[in-house]
Amino acid sequence: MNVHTGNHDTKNCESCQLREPGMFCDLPTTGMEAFQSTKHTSTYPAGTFLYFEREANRGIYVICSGQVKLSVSSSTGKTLILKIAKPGDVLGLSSTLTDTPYEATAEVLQTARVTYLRAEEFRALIVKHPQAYASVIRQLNQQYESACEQLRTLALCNSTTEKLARLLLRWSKQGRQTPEGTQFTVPLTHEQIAECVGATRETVTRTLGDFKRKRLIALHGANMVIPNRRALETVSGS
Amino acid sequence: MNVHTGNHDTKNCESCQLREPGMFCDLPTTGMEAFQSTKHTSTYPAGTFLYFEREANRGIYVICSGQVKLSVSSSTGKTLILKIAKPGDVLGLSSTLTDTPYEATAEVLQTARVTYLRAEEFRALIVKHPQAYASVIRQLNQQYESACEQLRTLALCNSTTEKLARLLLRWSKQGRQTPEGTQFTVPLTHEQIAECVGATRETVTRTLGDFKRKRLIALHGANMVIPNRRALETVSGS
DNA sequence: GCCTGCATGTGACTGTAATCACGGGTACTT
DNA sequence: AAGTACCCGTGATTACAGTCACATGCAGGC
Repeated sequence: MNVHTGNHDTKNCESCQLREPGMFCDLPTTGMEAFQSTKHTSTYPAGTFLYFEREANRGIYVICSGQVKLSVSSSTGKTLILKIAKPGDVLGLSSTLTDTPYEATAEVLQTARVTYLRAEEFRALIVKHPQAYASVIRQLNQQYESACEQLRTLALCNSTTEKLARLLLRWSKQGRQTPEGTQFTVPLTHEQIAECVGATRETVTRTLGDFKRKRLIALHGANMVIPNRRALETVSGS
Repeated sequence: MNVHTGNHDTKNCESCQLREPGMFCDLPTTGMEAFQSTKHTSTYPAGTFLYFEREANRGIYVICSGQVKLSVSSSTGKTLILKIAKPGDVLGLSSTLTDTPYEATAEVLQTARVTYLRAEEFRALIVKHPQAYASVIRQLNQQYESACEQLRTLALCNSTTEKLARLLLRWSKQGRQTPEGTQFTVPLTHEQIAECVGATRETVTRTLGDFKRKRLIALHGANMVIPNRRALETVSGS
């Protein structure tokens, strides 16, 4: 539970500026210069937190590299993972726009370079450079659609089997095609996968075991291969 | 399953223009005139549909009066109600911005006056009048936060009892205070309430019965009274 | 009146997944 | 090497809610 403030770094963060569909790429030169002069880029090691749920908003965080886990928790300790944020994702956007507390907790999973922009500076920037609105809307839209997809998985699937199959299919979309099938890496423990689909660690272990036995997936460490997407789609119920 | 196209009506729809926090209220006079000249306002009776999930996007719908149910369904017939849209809400915004199929199905619950704006006209309008961006962002934000709240209810609550208590508390926020407690109307059947919290009709009936027996709620027709919010918050687990 | 349709109430049974408990594996520390 | 801390795998038990079935109540239409 250590909050790491990160090492501030005024050097340019190339991947932040150029990543697509990233934030601020719609800015004209003058806007980009303003952005460059106000942002702070830092490196956060795994296990550190960018912010916590319900904490007062400070500003937005743009991920340059690494992975950040976004989750919400109940008072009883139950946790739901909303998203594994990747480079190009903007965190805290919604709460910064409305100046409300952070919706979720952001924990670094893999050492991450993150650009931070203070709330007032961010708001001033987009007011001054309305071209940035397009990026803001794009990001908000992505977040909304992602939330809808998770709602569908959680509420419309009848069994944990279906939910898990759906989740794997969703993840596999960012994977690469190989002769053996779609391949991608799952940087999460069974416990964390369970927190993505609203199940327990044990049922995830059992269900993944089932999938392996039925040759729906193959696992080599954190590397997962789906030999036949169609087969997995069938058990996912669509 | 009858799709009602509505009776087009070029008269002004006062509640559309003035409702807060509504769409287009940030428009300057010239923008408002453009909006007035391109929109179409119609009346849709209960049971008709504005659009269906996965249907190609046509444009946005702004609710002037009445109530519209937004839901998603699975191939197995299971349904999740995302929202009961009220006057001032904008439907189809996200998919119109990205020009993707409608995310949900919009069914009229109570006879509704609805303003429709074609996708191209809407996009042209906001490009020409960037002041409208503020409204768009406000609406998207509301939708995102609403989805997050529903995710929390579905995934973090342990029992249907907790989910239902949470739902009633959420609804009661738009209710009015009376000497007997917080009062509001529930225009949904048990079946539909079940579709809000991912449960079945029978468990909703039983759980509501429990709540009545424990004097956590009182029902007179569609009128619900929560005499003691604190008590209901306790069973909701927060 | 009666009939039909729909919402609600309730009982009995069943099944999926949560819970509890424990053993084995790997990695990193001292 | 011993010790600690996680992960992962798996069995036994339990319970919550889904499913099926049927009774009741209530509104509208004829």
